[in-house]
Amino acid sequence: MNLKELSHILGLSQTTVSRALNGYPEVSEATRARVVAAAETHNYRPNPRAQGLATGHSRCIGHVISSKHSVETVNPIFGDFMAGAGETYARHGYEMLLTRVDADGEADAYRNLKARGAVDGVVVHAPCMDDARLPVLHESDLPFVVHGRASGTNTPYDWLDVNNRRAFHDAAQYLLDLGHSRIALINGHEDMDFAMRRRTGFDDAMRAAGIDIDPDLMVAGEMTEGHGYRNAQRMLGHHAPPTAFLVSSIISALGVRRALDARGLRVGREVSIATFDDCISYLQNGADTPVFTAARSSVRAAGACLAEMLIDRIQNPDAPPATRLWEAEFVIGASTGPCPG
Amino acid sequence: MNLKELSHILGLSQTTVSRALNGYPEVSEATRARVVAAAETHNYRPNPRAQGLATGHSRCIGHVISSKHSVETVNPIFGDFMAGAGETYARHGYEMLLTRVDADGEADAYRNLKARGAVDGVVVHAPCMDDARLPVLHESDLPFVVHGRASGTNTPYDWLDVNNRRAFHDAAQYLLDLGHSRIALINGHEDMDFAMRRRTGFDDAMRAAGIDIDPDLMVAGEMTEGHGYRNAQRMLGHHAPPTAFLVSSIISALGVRRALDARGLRVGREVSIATFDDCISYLQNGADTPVFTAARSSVRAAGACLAEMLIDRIQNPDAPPATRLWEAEFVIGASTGPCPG
DNA sequence: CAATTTCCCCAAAGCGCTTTGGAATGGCGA
DNA sequence: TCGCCATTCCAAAGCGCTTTGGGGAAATTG
Repeated sequence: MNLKELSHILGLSQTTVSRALNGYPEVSEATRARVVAAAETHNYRPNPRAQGLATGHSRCIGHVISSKHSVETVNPIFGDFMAGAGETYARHGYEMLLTRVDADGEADAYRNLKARGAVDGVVVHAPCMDDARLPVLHESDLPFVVHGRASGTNTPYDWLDVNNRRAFHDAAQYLLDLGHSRIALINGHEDMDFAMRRRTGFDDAMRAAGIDIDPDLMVAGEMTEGHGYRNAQRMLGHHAPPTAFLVSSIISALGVRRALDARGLRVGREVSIATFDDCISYLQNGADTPVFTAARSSVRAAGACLAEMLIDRIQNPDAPPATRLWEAEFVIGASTGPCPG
Repeated sequence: MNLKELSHILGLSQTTVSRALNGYPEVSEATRARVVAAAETHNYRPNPRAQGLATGHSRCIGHVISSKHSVETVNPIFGDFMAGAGETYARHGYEMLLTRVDADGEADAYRNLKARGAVDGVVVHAPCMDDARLPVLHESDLPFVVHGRASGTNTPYDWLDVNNRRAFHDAAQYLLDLGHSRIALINGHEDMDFAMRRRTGFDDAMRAAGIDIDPDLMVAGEMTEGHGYRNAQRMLGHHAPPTAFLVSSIISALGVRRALDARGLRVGREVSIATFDDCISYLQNGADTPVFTAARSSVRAAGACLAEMLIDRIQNPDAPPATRLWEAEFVIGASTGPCPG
């Protein structure tokens, strides 16, 4: 069923039917009702490609997911982010278009999306320092928002970020206040902007406390469970093992806990763990009594908010740049305790 | 840059340029080379909507993700499945269109997708018994493949499934052979087809061993970490607690392990855990020495294979239905041991 | 009653591509 | 020199929608 057929059935012109359906005032309420009813009974849906061709919009948002650090590993926060964003999109009548690209294809992918007019806007994930994607997006004037920030880019843009520096500063400070001084940092890849900021927060707190940072107790990598486990194992075998871990992801924190278990060390007693918690839905960190002491911020909420920001930007391309800096909530759980000895 | 402009620059007709770009034989190799070069330098990309309008294809695959059991929780296997499928799509020049819908909107969403011609095919996730989506898809003749199977549907269709019944039968048998008889089952929602099959496999093994199944030791629900934890906690408080757990997801198994830790029970000693492992990338179950004894099957590989199947189906709508039944690999890890006492 | 205004509605021109049904061009043999 | 194929290209008709630029009829005004 298409517009032509439907308007023929109704004995109206395509113009009138189209206008009736799209809420234009030039059509009487009586005919509008008639048209809407007919569209319903004949199960008519405008063809989005034709619609897009005519209007120049696609009502689609692009997300390009790359396998930058690893083709194997998918980002655990991906699902929750998309769930949050997807809801907002749906509410505004947008859909999402996913494109998978290899390591270096991201900038190209955006160029493509733009050249083909496949999407009305894109969201940029996991920015790194001097991110190559932002210049591409800027010059292509494809509307975009960034999840995180990219240090080193001076043209303003829309972003939403968690105050990662402060979150890790405060978490480290909390551990310091408990008397820990051998604190290990298990971070994400430090070419990612957020990881770099967390590192800075950690460094600042340690330096302010007058503690030398032991490079053996710092590691950056893919935030998997195995990454947490292997590095915690290694560090615990150190001649002066850490008494506390600060971890960049609850997934890796699970690995750290497993390493402690394997060595018979009790979490929150012999060794403490604090972590960043993205509030991944299937890994709830205990709403009432948190398992892990954590700085938490919902990635799902971030997805929803960024989607909203992007839609605003699309509707209003000349508005001043919007930025949000969210503070993580610090919750104290059972995984931390005073430094023993 | 569009076809018209490009062909004007080249001094050729749109027909010729289009044909040159699409590899039709009616154009000389000399002009083809010229056209391709010009397209490259002018960064020309055909507009997919116009292309779609003209051809009737969208080169898009639809995935509709619903919040059936919970608006809050996203399926942890989602990311890896999409990564696998996405790669295959990309290789074949397809993109993916995600649509989020509420609980009961799925069938409608498919109808929409079809009526609007937004996608060339869809993949159906998490089928349940007598799934309402399959009839809708059948009558709409939108190409589709199913991840899993839907008991109660008799019209044939393309599917890929793991032999869940056997996987859980064998896992239960393994625990029985270790001497366990108080075996708890922590399952996914049992209106989902796969969960029902796992349940059947478990039941069969237990019955064959002549063991009565204690309803107190069986639970079905959202496969979160918390679900595993809470139910394990409850069961361990039972007057005759289980000595082994069979769990439907490694995520929930993590929760079970936490419950054991909390009670000072050693995993694989006092209490055993066996689980299904979807090979989620960031939760590797130890490639060399598995942490959990598990029946494992890569959801990412499933995504890739289903994508391939769907593309085949789109290209060849009248081919006989294709079905794949994968056997899970059973790996023995450190989480199981002989029944104590 | 004629002249406006208001209300509804329509024909037709695109949007950027593919594809059908020719039509030129040039090379070849006769 | 002419006619006949291949070869190579083109004009134009869609695909299904939106939107411009009217236009006719009923309602309102002087």
